Amino acid sequence: MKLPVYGPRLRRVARKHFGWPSLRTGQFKPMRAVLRRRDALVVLPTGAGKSAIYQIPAVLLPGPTVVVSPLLALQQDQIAALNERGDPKIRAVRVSSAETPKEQREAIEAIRTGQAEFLFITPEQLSDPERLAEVRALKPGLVAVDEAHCISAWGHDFRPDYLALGEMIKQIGRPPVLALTATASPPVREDIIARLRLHKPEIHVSGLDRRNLFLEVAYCPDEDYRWRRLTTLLDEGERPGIIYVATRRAAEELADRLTEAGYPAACYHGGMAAGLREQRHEEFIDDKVDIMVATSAFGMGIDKPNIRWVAHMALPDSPDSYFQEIGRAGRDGDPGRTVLLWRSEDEAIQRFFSGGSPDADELRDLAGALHKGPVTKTALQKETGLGPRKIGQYLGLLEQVGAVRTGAGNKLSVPPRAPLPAAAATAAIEEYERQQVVVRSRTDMMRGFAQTRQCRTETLLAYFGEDLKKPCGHCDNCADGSAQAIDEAEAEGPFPVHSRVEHGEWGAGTVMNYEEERMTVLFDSVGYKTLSVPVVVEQKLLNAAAA
DNA sequence: CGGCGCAATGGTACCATTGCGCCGGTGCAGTACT
Repeated sequence: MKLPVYGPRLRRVARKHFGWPSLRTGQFKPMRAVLRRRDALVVLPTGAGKSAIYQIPAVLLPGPTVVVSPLLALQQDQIAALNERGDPKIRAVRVSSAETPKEQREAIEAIRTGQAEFLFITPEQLSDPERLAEVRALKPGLVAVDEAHCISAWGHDFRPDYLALGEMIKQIGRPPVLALTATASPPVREDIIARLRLHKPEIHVSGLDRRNLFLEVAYCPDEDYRWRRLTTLLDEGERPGIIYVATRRAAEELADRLTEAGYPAACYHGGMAAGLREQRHEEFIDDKVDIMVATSAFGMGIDKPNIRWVAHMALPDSPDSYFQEIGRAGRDGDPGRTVLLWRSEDEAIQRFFSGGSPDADELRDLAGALHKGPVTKTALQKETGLGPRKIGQYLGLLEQVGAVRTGAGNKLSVPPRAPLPAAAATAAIEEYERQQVVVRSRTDMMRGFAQTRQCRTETLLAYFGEDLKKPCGHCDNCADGSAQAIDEAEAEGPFPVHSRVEHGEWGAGTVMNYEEERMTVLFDSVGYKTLSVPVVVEQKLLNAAAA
């Protein structure tokens, strides 16, 4: 049988319905996977045309396309872009808390009657069985999960409905699923595939080496030094740029201090009023604010081509977050600078954010309270006296061990065959500890990146499972020669990069990188570990395993 | 886990040190109000 030729059809749709003259590298292969009705996971930097990967095939496939996207503001922009052309074949609608019930009915109706193609929705909406049934009745032909790393980053505690997405997709008839993200290391990819229950997905990764970005890291022994390094950057650098900080208060204080020192800056964080956030966002996009001091809230949905630098005044929680944040610089292809100004004290806040150890008694009481019948999260909070953050963490864990599920109207209940409260609490704590080991390993890798004398890009890409083979030439360590020296001194390691190895305690893993006397191995169950090569060799800590 | 602000302590009359408690990101949706 002759394989169908998709290229011309895809290009025709791109031209006719979207007005795009051509397709970019990295777009075509995943589009073809979608047309063949294969599941796919696509890792492609923002600005490289990720949305087109589901939008163009959607026009060719029968049935509407459900787009699961995490932020309402982001959905708004994407919907506006689709509807701008006034083409009914690519019209988009959405159902969310921002629409009235009447508007929600109209949106569903527009999809049902073929007057719209794209239904934008959040996982929280789909967690309501009535909503789920409505979507199932639409017989979607494709599900696109945008910003799919949220499953891994937020699902475990912050937005637990993300974890149930795989089940929800099954419930709406299991059309092919396309997961899209700008950054995902192997553990995050695994998590996405497992949680979404992707079936033999095609994995397409491209554009990780951003050659126009100059990567720079400076260790700062104290705050004064950090401030001086920042102002030096501001004096040298063009505008606009983003400064990432760890806390809301730091965002406000640093913006004030910079403004007073003659560097007019604005701040942005999740605690600000929605209207103000929107305003600041627009001012930045329109070049009216050219220094933005922000927490990680400022990120997804910022598709601004001319950001000239991204500075970090704190160590991010993982290379995944870091890569996503620096990736916002230089999207236009012109040079961009990324400067990580870190202190070892920065790690404390990440440890705090990663969540305290759950309390067995509290977990058991919560699991018990659920047995009294379907309740809302707010009601549970009142009954147990637990804070909103703790309850989110606990419910996430209990959901993962099958002790709670979300039903109609977002009410929580106990599924059939659920473990008893005491057993659920024990299982939840085990689950927490398992996850925590991996979370810590990612923070360790972030510090490893900050401390390396090897090429920065090589180190970062090794974390993502890419082997750059030689130093990048666009980072501080390459510029001062230390990367080159290490590269040349590098003896072949005892196990090839990307080969599978076995450790007595940590089980199976993949060799990611060698640096001087150390090697990094990504273990399937405990995450990243850095080992001393001489010790590994002498004590025979690792054995080669079948791939 | 560590920084910060405030209060208590200390030796000696106002200022420095110590100790303690508190705080810290990401957003959906529903509910209660205007």
